[in-house]
Amino acid sequence: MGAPLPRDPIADAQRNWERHGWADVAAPMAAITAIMRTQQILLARIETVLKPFGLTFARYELLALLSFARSGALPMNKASALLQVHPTSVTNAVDRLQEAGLVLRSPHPTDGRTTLIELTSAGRTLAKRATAALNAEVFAQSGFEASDVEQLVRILGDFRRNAGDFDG
Amino acid sequence: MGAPLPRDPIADAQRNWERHGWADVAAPMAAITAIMRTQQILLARIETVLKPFGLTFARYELLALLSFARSGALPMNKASALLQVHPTSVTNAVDRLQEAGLVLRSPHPTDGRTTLIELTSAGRTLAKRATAALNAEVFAQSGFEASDVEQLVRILGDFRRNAGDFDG
DNA sequence: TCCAAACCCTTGGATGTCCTAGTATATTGC
DNA sequence: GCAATATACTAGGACATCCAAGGGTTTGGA
Repeated sequence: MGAPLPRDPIADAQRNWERHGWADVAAPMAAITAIMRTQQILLARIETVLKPFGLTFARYELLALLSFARSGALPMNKASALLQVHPTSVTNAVDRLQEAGLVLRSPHPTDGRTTLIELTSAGRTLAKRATAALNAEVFAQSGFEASDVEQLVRILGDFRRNAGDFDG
Repeated sequence: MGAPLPRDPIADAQRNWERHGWADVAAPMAAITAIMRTQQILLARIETVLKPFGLTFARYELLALLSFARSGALPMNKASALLQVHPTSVTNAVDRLQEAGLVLRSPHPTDGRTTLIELTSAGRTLAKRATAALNAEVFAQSGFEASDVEQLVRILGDFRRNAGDFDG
């Protein structure tokens, strides 16, 4: 997007917070703002890698989730819960993946309310290729030190558990 | 949204990566996925607090940025650079803030290409109140240990510098 | 048995982000 | 001094996310 700034805007914000008498929350503010910005940077990298495959991150996540399901199929509500996104977001993603021939909807054998999402052969192949690309071009060059990766996994894991994402 | 899951889906994904022979990138994958999810949780909290003020996070950020500018005004391209979002996103936010009477556009005194965004009195007041609410309801109860906040600020600061966000 | 409550998915609407392209104004270089 | 290039903002389009509401299916208690 643009050239590097001469100063870190988040560090500046932190100083502004301290200067206005909010020193007690300046650091958490900076940490949270940094998470927002980091997510934006990482998402942009991921989308760049996935674009040649005709995938977005949301669609890739669903495809990857299905590829790890033993049967290659999952109920939509299960996918929504595991991906932790709103059910309508799954509907949206499935619509587009289905148009692309990567997944298909099928009725649940015993529960008439439920729709199963099934990976097609093309979908399984594309998931493999896209995962390989992400591994090589994003995860293998994450830009985090190995020790920092450990820290992040622990800190954010604690946070997510605390936020009610999962029990444990 | 929903009830807590019985297991951490990101830890499961990490195990899946290891099981498929991608152990070398399993940890960074988990860290990056955790950042995505954490951002989602934090954004939802922030939007909940801002909703009563008629603000979204994007609009709040612009309002806050202006409130810290000495003159209470900034060129749009400057705001775009500091908030690190696309210029069209700033146009969008300014449109809505202007409709709400919180900011106004004015021509740059010497550069005819540039538009200045100015805080109105109402905008300055609302920025103060919204910031107080965020400080009390989000940043003061971030859910991160103080020592983890320090770690996050450092780790993500290193990452952002490395990603070209700023010099230093 | 049967109807109300709970659950599942989809549609429609509001927001935000980015990209591409187009218009207007400045700057640069010949 | 003037044309070519660069910069600033905006319009239109593609996507994703969420919420609110609606229609169909199951479940469970009276």
